[in-house]
Amino acid sequence: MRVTIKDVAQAANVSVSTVSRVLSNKENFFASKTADHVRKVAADLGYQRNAYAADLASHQSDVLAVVISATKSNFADEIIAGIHDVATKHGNSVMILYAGENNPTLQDKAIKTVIERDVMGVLIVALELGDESLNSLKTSGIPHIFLSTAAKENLGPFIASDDHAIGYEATKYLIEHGHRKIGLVGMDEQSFVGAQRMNGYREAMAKHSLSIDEDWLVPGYFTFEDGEAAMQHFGKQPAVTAIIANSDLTAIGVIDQARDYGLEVPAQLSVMSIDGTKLTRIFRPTITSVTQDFFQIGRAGCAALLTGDNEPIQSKFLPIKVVERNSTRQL
Amino acid sequence: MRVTIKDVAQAANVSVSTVSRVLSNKENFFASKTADHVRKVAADLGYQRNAYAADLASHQSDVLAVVISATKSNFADEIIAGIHDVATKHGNSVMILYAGENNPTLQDKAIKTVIERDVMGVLIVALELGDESLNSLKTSGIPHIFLSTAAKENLGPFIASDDHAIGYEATKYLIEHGHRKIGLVGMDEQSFVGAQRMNGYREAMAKHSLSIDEDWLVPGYFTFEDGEAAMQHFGKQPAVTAIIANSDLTAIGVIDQARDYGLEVPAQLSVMSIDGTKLTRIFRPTITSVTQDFFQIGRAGCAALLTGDNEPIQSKFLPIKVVERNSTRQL
DNA sequence: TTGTAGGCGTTATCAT
DNA sequence: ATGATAACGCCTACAA
Repeated sequence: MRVTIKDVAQAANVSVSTVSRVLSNKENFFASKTADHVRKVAADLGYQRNAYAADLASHQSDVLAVVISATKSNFADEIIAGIHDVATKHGNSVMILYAGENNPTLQDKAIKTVIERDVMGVLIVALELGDESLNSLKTSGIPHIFLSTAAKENLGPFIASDDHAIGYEATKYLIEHGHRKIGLVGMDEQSFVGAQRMNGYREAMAKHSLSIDEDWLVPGYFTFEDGEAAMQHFGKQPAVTAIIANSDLTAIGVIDQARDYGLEVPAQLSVMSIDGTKLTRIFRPTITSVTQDFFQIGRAGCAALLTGDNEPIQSKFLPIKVVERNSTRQL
Repeated sequence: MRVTIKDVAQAANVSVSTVSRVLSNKENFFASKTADHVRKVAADLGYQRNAYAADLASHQSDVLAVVISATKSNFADEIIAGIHDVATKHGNSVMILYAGENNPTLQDKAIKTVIERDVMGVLIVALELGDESLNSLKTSGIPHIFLSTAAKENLGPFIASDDHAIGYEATKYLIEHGHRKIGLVGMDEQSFVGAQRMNGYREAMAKHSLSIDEDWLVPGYFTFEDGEAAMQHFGKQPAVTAIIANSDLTAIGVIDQARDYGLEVPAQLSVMSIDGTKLTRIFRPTITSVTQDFFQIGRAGCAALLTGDNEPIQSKFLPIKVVERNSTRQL
């Protein structure tokens, strides 16, 4: 049996309340002398507090939960780093739960776990929650925020990049560099993110009076393989002069496949990615990207949850920027 | 206030015990008719169980904790995937805690959290725990296992690859392909992993009667930057014909820097990596590697913790293999 | 400044 | 098959 607050109290010849107060540092509610004594006894006995019991009694936990898709898009790390950055400063614990991807069962399980443990807040990262999960989360009353998934009105507060702007800026950049036939790879009209990016693309093209051949749009997801497959779709003599890929990994898939076709990037084909994670810098050619500030998204999301005030959390977009590297060229 | 088991009992006109039994599926201890009724009432009321209270009362949690270094080596994902694979099959929840890297404060905090929550088991991934953390973990009596960090005898049970063998096999592969002057990049004699790999290297060299110039050994860590820096150390006319890098990322750093020097890989320099994650397949040239089976390490580690028997966990090495790709060549 | 006692939501033990 | 009731370990009025 583990040593409890009671054991400590006994050994220190004080009451449990005193021990409790000392150990949870309720300043000004005990004499520093007794405090020292109690702390020593506790240490000697190897006392470890039971967080469950404490949370149960006090109705407040100090853990933030991050629910994240298992997707192999690599930006999650940066978001998590941002979350930790502010969480540790506030003395909060962070626990991460994987929810698979587009796997309602796993999502439900993760959300359920989170609710059952009555965490103080939930950060949902890069995940479009199913209705059921979303509902239980809402009715639970636990503060939560979506990160990197701006979404339909009623979803809840989010911090993300503006996916419409992402699609628009990428397209605009390429147009300004002389491209007229621009492919879009990996976007998925079904997902909110994908649809928004496509809209941005369409808007930029229209604004410059460029028409779109629907054959330039190759749907998919965020993976390397989606990039490869899309490039295979375009073939050895692509109808486009530039391609926007839905993630860094997807861009790499495109480039690798292009190279296998004997096409040089960017000499014969410009490729641009969305995300701008470290991959874009270590891969050769380095990859021009629409860069999102994932670290700040993590920080901001965590901060939003941690500001004590009970005001509803404000959704917001964080700035994006186009970073020019070596995978695109002026036509 | 959340709806509790008590509310359900009242609404359903039964006792709390009955509700508890039904809701936790203690088969054969209730009539299926009442069960249906209770379940319906619970659902109607939007009841959510409080895991803390349950764990507190029953003295058993169903959560496994993964304590992981924040290191940007990318194999962690695969280990975590493996862990989840078996955890979900057993119906266990998994929570992940980051512990920074070589950051005793964060480590302590993570371990403390884990102990306070009295999880059913702890998986420590790619982390060499400080003495203090290690001790509290040990005295807590919580089952734990080290993954991907085989270590000094008394550390505790582990599942990992044999780092000595890794160093040995990589070196042997290169020697058999005609290399005599082989560089070692990113190993750190202070860390157990690094030391083991270096020993393997030394043994393979000795076995083939090859002498080592200590200048070929460039210490470091697992990062991309370590690879770049090491290659800068070797310069434009490297004294070695092949380099073994401590991680895939480090290998990429080496290759990128070599390319910046105008050196072609593998024509003028062979580069081999340790890990064999997906990076080795998407990068060009694809990278020859000593491949570890991280997914299986995760699976095996989780399984070891979950087998109910109280026998001490057996440490073991999982097989590694050399996978030939395009970053090395026969001399 | 310290102690007493009740309660947090659940499970477990013992009756019935 | 079901119901009381006592834990579980801690926190927090309230009293002293």
